[in-house]
Amino acid sequence: MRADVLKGHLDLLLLIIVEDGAKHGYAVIEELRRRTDGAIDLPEGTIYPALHRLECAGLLTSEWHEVNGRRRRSYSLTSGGRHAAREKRREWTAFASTVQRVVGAPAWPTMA
Amino acid sequence: MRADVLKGHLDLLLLIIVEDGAKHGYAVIEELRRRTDGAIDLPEGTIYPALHRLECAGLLTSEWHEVNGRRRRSYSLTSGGRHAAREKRREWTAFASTVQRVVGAPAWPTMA
DNA sequence: GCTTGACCCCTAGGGACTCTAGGGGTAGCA
DNA sequence: TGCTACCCCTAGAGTCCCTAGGGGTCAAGC
Repeated sequence: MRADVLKGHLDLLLLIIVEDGAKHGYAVIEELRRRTDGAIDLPEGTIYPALHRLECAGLLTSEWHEVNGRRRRSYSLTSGGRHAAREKRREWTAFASTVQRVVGAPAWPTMA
Repeated sequence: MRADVLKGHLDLLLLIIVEDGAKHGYAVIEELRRRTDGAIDLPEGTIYPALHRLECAGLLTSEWHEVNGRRRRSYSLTSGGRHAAREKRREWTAFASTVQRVVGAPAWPTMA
């Protein structure tokens, strides 16, 4: 899946992933890939700037750690980030059901 | 709903709307507003360039009509457009269920 | 010892898309 | 006459993501 289609929804995804526990950028990519069976496989050049953006916006904080001689920047949610995650989840639900209404597919995708 | 969040999905919406019968730009806006109870209310500056883009891409064709002294550019699907509509519908379904999986909301929003 | 691949961080530049903010016009009604 | 609904359009800006590079460490294989 091309991430173009994610436009405007990447923040939601990142907040959700980090909501489940602090993660560094590379781990976020892996977790996204894992949870979607590879359907969402974002390049680093997408993730890192996005994380920086969310930190600038005050939704994430970061801490540098040293693990096995490798430096990692670990991100976690701020309280504002927690709030934003809830808010964006709501927005997503509204958005998806609205589009679904227009598309008019029979009920919701029975993805078994 | 801000259309920012629509990024990448506007084409789907337009194709779907026109799929139900030829429409001019203004009518597309109204139909989108009607079908979503005002949730999707796009400015003309979004719709017209998008329709032109889809026409350039060969997915729509247009014809000028004169109705009550007002000129209208009426758009309808080409065969490529019909195919694209089906394709984009599929893409949307895949996208939405994938994001839904990450978001992990309880089942699908029971919008009755 | 060297290479390769996994792990880990980053930025610059470009392209695609939508919005804002204007431009134009006709018809009908107060 | 002025306002509103109807109807079309473009330029410029902003946002977001991608491509394509740049760093670096560590472990395993040759």
